[in-house]
Amino acid sequence: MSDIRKLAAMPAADTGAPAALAVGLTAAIVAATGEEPRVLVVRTAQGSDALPSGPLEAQHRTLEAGLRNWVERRTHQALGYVEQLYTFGDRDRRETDGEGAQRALSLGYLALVREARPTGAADASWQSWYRYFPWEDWRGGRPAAIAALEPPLREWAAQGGKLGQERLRLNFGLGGARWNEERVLERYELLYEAGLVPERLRDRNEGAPLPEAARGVAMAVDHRRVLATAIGRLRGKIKYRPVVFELMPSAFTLSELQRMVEALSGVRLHKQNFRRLVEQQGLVEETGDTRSETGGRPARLMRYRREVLVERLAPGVRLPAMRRT
Amino acid sequence: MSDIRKLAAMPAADTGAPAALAVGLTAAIVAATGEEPRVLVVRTAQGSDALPSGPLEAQHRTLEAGLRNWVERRTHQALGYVEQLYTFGDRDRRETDGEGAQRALSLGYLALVREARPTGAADASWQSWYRYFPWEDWRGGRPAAIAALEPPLREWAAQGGKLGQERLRLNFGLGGARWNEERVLERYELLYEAGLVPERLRDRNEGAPLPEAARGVAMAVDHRRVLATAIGRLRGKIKYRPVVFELMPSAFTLSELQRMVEALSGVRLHKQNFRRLVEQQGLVEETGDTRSETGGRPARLMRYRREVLVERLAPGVRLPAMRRT
DNA sequence: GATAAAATGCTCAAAATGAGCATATGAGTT
DNA sequence: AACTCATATGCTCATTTTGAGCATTTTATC
Repeated sequence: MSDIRKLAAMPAADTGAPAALAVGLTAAIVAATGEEPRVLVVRTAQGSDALPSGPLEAQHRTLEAGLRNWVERRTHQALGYVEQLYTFGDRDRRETDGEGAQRALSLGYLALVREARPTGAADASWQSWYRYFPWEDWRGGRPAAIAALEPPLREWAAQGGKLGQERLRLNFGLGGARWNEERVLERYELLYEAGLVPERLRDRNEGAPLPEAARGVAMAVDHRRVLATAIGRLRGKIKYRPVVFELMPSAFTLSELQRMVEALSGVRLHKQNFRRLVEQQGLVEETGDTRSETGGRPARLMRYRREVLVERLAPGVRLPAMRRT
Repeated sequence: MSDIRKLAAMPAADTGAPAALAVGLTAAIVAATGEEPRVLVVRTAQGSDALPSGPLEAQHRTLEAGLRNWVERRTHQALGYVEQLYTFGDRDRRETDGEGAQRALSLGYLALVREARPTGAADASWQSWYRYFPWEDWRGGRPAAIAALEPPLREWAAQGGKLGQERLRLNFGLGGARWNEERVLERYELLYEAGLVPERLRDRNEGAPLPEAARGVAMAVDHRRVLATAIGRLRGKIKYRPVVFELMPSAFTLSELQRMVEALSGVRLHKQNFRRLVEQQGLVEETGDTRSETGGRPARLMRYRREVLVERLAPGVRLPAMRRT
């Protein structure tokens, strides 16, 4: 019987009875206040930070509807934008290394809310996402975390030969390579492989050698991986879909918009070019008002032109080059 | 208790016992021979076309490893590239509209194989993906399927007001809007909403009004949706990751490479500009040989420069503008 | 009224892009 | 051997898009 024939013959070919698994949702709920992108974080019983997560409920027509309902029912936050990130199902996502560990699937979601309301609870809070990824914030120049991580990373890479070194160089912008703000997940995975994040050490019962300021705050299970995926996805998405506006108030100045984009992408942008792009793309229009509490010449207030969403299938805020100086 | 507190308090906050669901894999296994991108298709017991799919097995360390193993065990095809597409879990994916339908999750995967071996089986075969999406092939100019679909689409859009009409215009490149080859899924979803694909009619027990040449061949359950996702993802990916080479033989001419890209993206490209991009990006190098069976001046044979993968984190084949004429 | 701090306006060179003309080199034909 | 086809390959050119930075305007503050 041909190989392909076997394929055709397996139960696979029809839609009958797949395996039953434990399936959960994990949501990276993002807001931004002031200069910081924030993510909603809860405390686990074990005292570690975690993303809100829970079982998948069966009563909704679509997964996204289920996610929306699930979050909104509990937070009364209106989710502006929801996107499925990835389905994580690796065996090693268990907290303990127990052998008979049942495989659990986790559907990761990214959700954007316009304002980060005070939580009023000790066990749920909005945290800057750079708390978990200190090496991702280049707005103030090269982060100290990178400097701290560089030596152990290089040591690790040396064992990986030329390939490992190139991988390090390119992902972390070392040795002249330029920083690519979207490779958040790749960097986290590399750090994990290099044994430099607490999750890995935890998973192998080793001690943590690096200060938290360098390695970032750990999260339960694989939640930091989910968050890394969310950040990377969002950083990519703002360039070709107008999702930033889901995080902005209804009226804003161009500088505020720029600071939001900078906060999300973690890099500084060339101001005049940023404005040129945003304006010439017709993403925004003047409200007619100005805001004078800016410490300088008053800024025009803008609003998002909702029409563009359908008008041009939603182009995003293209980023001008990162400011070099 | 604050809303957020509730969120924190729910079982969700830890990783305990999520709901058990039926979970399956569905794979779009793509190869390309000659001028056609092909997908491996099996026949269901009911006689309809389907993608290979089966239950998720628990013994692998990662989902991707499981998928690779699963496919390779059955087809003995080496999967060059594997990518998780999306997790489909909508209620309406059931074939019959039965009420108590249990929710089934389906993890969609895209896999690329270098050659489409003859199947030798009547119930498994490599089919051009344009069989299922005749409106996606613009290589020979505007497809006849678009012309056939346009009147009923316009009729449908008229009921949706200005928004619906814009959506139609932009997704299908009507009225001067330019064709965007990546929006495969959006177009399929729109056709589904408009009731123009058999799946929708089947789901609502209605008859099919359009000829197959226009509406495309239907697939079981939501497999055409999975395939649409795969095509769209691949069409986007080849622009920024060198995945095309996973489908090419080890040595090829630039024209062959171009024809492959055109087959996948479904549009014709400007030849000289295509070469300029590929060459100046250093994606390929000459093998030194030439091939003279081209019917004209012999072409240099090229090979993919494997180094670029790590060297530059794998840029893709940027597409020059679609050929206008 | 000077000064500082932004916001806004404008210029310019370099790079990337979209099109198309011109030439080269084989196979098959006359 | 000259000629014709059919591609492959080389090169040019106008236009757009970027990346950078200088200059001017408009408030609040000293």
